[in-house]
Amino acid sequence: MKSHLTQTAPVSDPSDIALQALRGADSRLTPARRAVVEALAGQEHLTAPEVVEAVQAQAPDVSRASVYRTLDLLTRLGVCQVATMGSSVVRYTLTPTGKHHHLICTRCQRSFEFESCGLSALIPELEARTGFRIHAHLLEAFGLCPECQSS
Amino acid sequence: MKSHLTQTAPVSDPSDIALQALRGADSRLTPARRAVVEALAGQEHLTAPEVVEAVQAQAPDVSRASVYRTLDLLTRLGVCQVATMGSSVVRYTLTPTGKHHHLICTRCQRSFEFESCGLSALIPELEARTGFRIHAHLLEAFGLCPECQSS
DNA sequence: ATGCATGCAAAGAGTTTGCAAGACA
DNA sequence: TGTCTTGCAAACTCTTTGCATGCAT
Repeated sequence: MKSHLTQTAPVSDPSDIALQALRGADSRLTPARRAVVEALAGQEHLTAPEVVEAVQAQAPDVSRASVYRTLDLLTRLGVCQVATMGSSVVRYTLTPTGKHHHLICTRCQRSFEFESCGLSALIPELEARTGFRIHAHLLEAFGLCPECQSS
Repeated sequence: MKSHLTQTAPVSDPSDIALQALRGADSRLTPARRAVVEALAGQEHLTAPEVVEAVQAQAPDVSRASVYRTLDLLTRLGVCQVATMGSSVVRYTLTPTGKHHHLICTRCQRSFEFESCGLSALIPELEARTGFRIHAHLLEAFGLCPECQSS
């Protein structure tokens, strides 16, 4: 899933961006933080406990507390986004572009991602109307998938 | 904030719709459930513990477990939506229209709601492209509010 | 060298569950 | 009446915290 790119990861690699963000002022790039980023890069939509598990599978010495602290940090830095996909469970995903789009079937619970749907075109208008400067968004659409519509 | 409408609640009242949904097949309208709906109608974006508190302030005999069970039910029925507004905390809101739009300042953390931004026009295109039949959506936009842009 | 970050382990929250009793339709 | 729901309370799981130590810059 991670692709067959060269070893020199492209600048657009989600984890690269996340790692860069962690090098900022008042923030240090540590092994624990690197492990969390790697876990998130390996799989999207992980819950916090799932990240803990994934991290400790690779680096058993990283504590749960550090995972939680890092997830918070990444989210504050804007390189990681939180989404629930309609359930009450929070899931984390690296979002280098700041965009995140889900389509969730409310019957079979399967979820899909899709690329921007023209929403970008609406952002400027929203900025003009509200005075906000928008740099990220999450769109979750709920409905019935083709298969569930049949039955 | 709740507006100056007549006392005869309009059919579009969020809590009316929620109560109707609870009358469906395999579902009963009980005092506990009614209390949860009233709590949600009284205030948007409540966390589960906040709903518990609000419910028990009015109906001390309703158990925490029933609140959790009802929040789950309302969410499954589609009359209540979950949103995190960028944090890792899940919040519940009655959403009779199935639409939910947030604008969150990533600096001061204040959040605002806004009416549909033309997104509805994009839904048909998304349905055509994916085969889904979409009946609800959540859009959360993150950025800097006018005041935080200044400083 | 100097803060920032970590691990530990315990405390604190939040959520779920099984079951007998009760209530809605 | 037959189910669906409830309250209780315990069990669980998830998160947070304080503090001494270690480490990135």
